[in-house]
Amino acid sequence: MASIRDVAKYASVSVATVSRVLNDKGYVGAETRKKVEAAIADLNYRPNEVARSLFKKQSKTIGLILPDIMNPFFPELARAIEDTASKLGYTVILCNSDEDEEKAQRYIDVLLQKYVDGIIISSNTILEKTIRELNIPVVCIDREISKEIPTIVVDNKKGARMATRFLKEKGRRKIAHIRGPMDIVNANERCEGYREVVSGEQWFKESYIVNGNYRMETATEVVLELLRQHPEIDGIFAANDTMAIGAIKAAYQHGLKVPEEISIIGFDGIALGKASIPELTTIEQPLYKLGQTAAKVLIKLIKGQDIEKTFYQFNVQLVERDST
Amino acid sequence: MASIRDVAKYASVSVATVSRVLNDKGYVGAETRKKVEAAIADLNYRPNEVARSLFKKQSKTIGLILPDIMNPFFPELARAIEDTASKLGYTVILCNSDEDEEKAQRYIDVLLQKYVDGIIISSNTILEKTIRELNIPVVCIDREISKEIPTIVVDNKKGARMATRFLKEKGRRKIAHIRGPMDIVNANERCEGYREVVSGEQWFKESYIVNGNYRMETATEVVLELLRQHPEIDGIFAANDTMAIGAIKAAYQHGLKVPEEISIIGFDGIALGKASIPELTTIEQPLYKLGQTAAKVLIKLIKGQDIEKTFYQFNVQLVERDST
DNA sequence: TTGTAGGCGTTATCAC
DNA sequence: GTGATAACGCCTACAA
Repeated sequence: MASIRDVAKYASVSVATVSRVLNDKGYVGAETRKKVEAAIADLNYRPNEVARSLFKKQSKTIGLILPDIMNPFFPELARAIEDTASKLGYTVILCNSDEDEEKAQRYIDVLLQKYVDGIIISSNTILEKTIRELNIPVVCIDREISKEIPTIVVDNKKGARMATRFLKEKGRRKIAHIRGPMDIVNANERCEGYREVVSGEQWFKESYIVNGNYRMETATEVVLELLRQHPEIDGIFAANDTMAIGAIKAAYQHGLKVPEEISIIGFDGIALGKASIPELTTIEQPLYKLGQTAAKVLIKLIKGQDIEKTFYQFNVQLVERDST
Repeated sequence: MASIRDVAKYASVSVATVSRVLNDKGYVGAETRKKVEAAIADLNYRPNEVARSLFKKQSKTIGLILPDIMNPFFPELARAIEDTASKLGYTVILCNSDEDEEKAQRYIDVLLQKYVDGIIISSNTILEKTIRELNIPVVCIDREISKEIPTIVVDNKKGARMATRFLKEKGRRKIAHIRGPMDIVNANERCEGYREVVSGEQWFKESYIVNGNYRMETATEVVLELLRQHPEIDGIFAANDTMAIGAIKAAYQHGLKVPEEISIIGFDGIALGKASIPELTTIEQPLYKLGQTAAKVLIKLIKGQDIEKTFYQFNVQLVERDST
């Protein structure tokens, strides 16, 4: 690959001049500029980003730390982030933390060594302090760590309320909830939203809330047991779509028809919900928008621009399909 | 962040010495080594990868160009690649090409500028010539471009034969095929495999092969039409799982019970197949293994090591679930 | 308007 | 064994 020196020689100017036309900085005579541009074209020269990074101490690269790209919730986020970053001239490094703080920390170290300009992370294990000490912009997506750190999330509680109320409106009278992991903020918020709607009802029992881990298989088991214990249940609000599908399976296995005998609603709006039969009614998050915003906010921060706020909370939307 | 110079000063040695202990190269006295190591620890020094890259002309980074990470086929591949790369000390940059050659080319340019050490790509549009001119190792995954370029794929034709035969063994007598895009090698191979099994049958008609584009919605439409035209059909082999699920939907809409009245089998073995009801019978690819191999082979190539072969073809496996 | 030169943090080649 | 020092390719004072 040709270097700036080659271009300079070819155009019979100094490297400084080439650099100037490259970056559109400082004075360059019209004639000279033309010569240089011709040289660049002739030599098919592309500036070496690594050398640039070394000098500028930034790399036009951002790190994206997700629990696991195989979890169907994350690809759309990742896609939106990559799209947006790419449009703005940034490249994204993908990291899978498996919810493991140590692993996340290792990735962060590597990213720092590579001079990434910023990081987008979805994690509940990482600490605010750790992030602060990074000295580069960080934005959190989907999981909130602290109000101090720019965060992109959705109104989980409201969504949960919408889901639960919707089940009630559909005439369901004994509504259960499969909640997500205790250590994930959004799972708690969704559970809280459910509670707000049902706690006043006299039919409500604590045992209508069962623990899931956001995964399908576990949800199936847990719901099967729930239905055995409480055959009166006629509605389920699952804290995410994956578990909702697990719940549908359980309902079938229990011999219940969905939606005739039991209604099931999920949360997230992932593509999977359209693949199930019946298709899943859900509280849809604007996933692409979330990812896009995360990338935009992060890059603003990188460029030292002001951001309007530090907490971006998007609205969710009820999408009625065939499971309710 | 502390630099090698800071460490040198702190340990009262030269940067050369620090570099030596860092890289375990050249002679370093036991005493000196200890001093340096202490300094490194005290200053919490981590070598700057960018500077290293500049000097070495490699970045310990690989590029991963996929059509679209939102396509449920790719996350598992991406995950395997990232896992493996990470274990071997490499970082991966994610790129979504949308099957667009220009876009892929732009990504390649950027990756080159960033000195990536190699690229893993899944594409049918890119040309062998283009890849050759890159002068860095490239391996193809899932889509074969040329026998000259290291390629990781699966025995598509065999898998297709297995699928079709399986349907026959299940007593199905009128078996249709939804094929994938014409310009994708694996789609043609799968279609070919189907053909090999059915072409001898007297019931076989050309119109039993319909065109899909590997997407669910299109598959549903296409299968609906197919069933209208040919109500005798009692088995469908879809060229991928996503279309198979679309086919299941179509069958339901047409009033057919799966698997009682019609059997449906897919190809790929993606997680989606376990989310559908009934769960999908499929020809499973060892996706993780494929990704892992791609990463391993690429890194071997990067290190200048020999690879055993240039064409890695893995076996597929029939996974019987509830749709057949 | 253009060129010279120093430095970004490392590594590797020499001397010593 | 250890230490200067010249690259790697680029950018930006500062001179000219």
